[in-house]
Amino acid sequence: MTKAFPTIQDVARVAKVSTATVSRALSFPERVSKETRRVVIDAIERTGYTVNQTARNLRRKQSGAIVVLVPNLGNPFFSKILSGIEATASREGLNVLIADTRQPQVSPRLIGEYLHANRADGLILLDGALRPDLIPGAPGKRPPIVYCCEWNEDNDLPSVRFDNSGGAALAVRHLHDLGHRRIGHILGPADNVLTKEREHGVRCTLDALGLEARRDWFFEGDFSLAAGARAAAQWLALDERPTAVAAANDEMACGFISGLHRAGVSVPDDVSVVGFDDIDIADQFIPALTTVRQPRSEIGESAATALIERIRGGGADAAEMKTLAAELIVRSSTRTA
Amino acid sequence: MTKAFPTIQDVARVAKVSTATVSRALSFPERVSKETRRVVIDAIERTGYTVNQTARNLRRKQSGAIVVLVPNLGNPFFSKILSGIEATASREGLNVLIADTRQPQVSPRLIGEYLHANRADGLILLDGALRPDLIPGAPGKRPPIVYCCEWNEDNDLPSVRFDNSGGAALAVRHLHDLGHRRIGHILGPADNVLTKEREHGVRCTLDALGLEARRDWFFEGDFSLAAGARAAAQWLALDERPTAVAAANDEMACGFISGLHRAGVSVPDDVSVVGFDDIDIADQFIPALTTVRQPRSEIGESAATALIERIRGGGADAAEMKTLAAELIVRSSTRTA
DNA sequence: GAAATAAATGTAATCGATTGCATGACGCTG
DNA sequence: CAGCGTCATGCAATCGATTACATTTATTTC
Repeated sequence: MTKAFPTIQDVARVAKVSTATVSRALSFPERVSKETRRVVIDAIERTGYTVNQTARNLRRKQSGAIVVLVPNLGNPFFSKILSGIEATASREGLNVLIADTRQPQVSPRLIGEYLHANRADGLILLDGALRPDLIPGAPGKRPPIVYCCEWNEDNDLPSVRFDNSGGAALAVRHLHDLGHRRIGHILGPADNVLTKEREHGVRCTLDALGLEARRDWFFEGDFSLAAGARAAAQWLALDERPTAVAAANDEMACGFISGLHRAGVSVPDDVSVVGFDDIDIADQFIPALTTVRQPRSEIGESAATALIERIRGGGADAAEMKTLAAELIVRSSTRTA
Repeated sequence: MTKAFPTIQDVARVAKVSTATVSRALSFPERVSKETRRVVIDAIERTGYTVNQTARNLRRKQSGAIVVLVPNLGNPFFSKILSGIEATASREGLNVLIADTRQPQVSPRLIGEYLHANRADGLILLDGALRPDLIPGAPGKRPPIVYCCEWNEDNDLPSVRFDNSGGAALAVRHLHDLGHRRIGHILGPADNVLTKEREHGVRCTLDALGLEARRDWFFEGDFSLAAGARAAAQWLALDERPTAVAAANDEMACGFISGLHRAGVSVPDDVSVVGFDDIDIADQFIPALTTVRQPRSEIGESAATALIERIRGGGADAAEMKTLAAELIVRSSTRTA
């Protein structure tokens, strides 16, 4: 019944101009006369025309989309970041394609395909374990890439990140200010850059404050609630216990508090706990969690902006790094020693 | 230095065949001779060729992508669903484009553009407030659309949903089984279909059990933690209080428990609370939340599968509805009256 | 008022893959 | 061995927009 979608030819016919003029009226309005512009716009409305992005992209040798590779889409930590990326990208007229890198079918080959210039104009990596510099293909023609939150120490691709060690320092200093002298730490997954940075921040600060970094007060974890609960079990088993614990993220802090609670240990009366991230629930957890806030939506925006700059600006893949400050949010999970 | 990406022409030249043959070797391997196939594959490897999706899509009049419209990307509830959609779509070789419908720049017009057949092959709506049937354009040529989780009562587009009223019934029956006879409910946002379904399930079950549905025991909410806290304040102000409350989602349940906790009221000792959704934190909340679990990853997969069927199967936009069962997870926020 | 310059528009090639149609090679049948 | 069907392959049109270049028209300058 209804015809296929109207094309630029249809608009040209209705407006009685050439397709070139229609195209220009859309892409460079100042290049056509006022009168023509009016006629064309009118014709577009009459026909209900919308540009065929595929054709445009083919001709312009671009894709109008950026790809975001996320290590685990199911993790709420990433959704806020994604939201920031999406907001910025769509404001700039770019589509956002997402792919979960932990899906088995996402091989290096597939990532290589995403890198194909006509598939995506740029790439944001939320997964520091990914090494695009190792992907074969024409490296000279690789579209811009920006790491966001995580990064990889083995290459110098641009990245936007939080001040993780600074945030960890804030947490430790806060505990110190409250009078705590025996401070522990729950670590993230071993191979993660964030884990390293946060641990580094904790250790340096302990050192700077002249406090001991005891081996058995550094609990292994993996950013999960369950890891926090395991850390609680370990804490309970200690002879000499730290009076305060800084967790490398909020989930583990919550799991830790939960685990202690079940054993009849109260936070903050018996132990102070500070988290990291300021996830939604932190505010409503019992007790409300003192934590290090990272502006997640902002970092997404920032990464998208950096990527778009590189896309529009052309070459200049100079390594560059932007660090966003973290902020300590004091709530009820910490108190004076 | 490095040339632009190799095209099908380059492969053809290296393999000493025509581009048509290369194309066929890729799309219909059985249509070329074994020998040619070998030569072509060899040439593809030597040149490092990958197909230009843009060109392919232009010719094939498809986009190779589906669009997911999410009401609020920052909401972790959606990320698991998205994850399921993404997994299925990428298994089928489709890209996933996301857009946040609550972003101001996402107008009906933009949604119309997504509907353009060459932009996306299909659409998954996580936002029931959206009415694609109202979008002008060629309705006959509209790509397939599937609602996921939410839906709109004013049209009969296919949808995949949870059994919300059934889940609510489970919650209420559970409370009844524990001996509770005074049962309240915290509602979601007023205009939401899920709110209605869940409330409906609660009311019907109360009715079936011969319990009273008291007006002042139905607290208004909006799915947020803060709304739960507000409900707590209202609960505290009541003369006659319900001994158990079913919340329309977990966030509100947590906010409610938190709010009560601050006022010195204990869950489950003083009130039993059951949530809805089984978000990650539910398990580690204090007390661990009894809730109605919805298989979120599954529903995403299911919606993606339904959409892909419609895309591949062609027309047949027959209204169809798939309902996934919910499951009650009993933890520690409920106990005998 | 003629020449030079600028502005507006049209013509047609192009982006890279797909595919309808044509062709040639081969084998089979009567 | 003429006639026909099958299979593999090539030629060239096509998808819909963009844009270099050409052409026409309007404006400025001396």
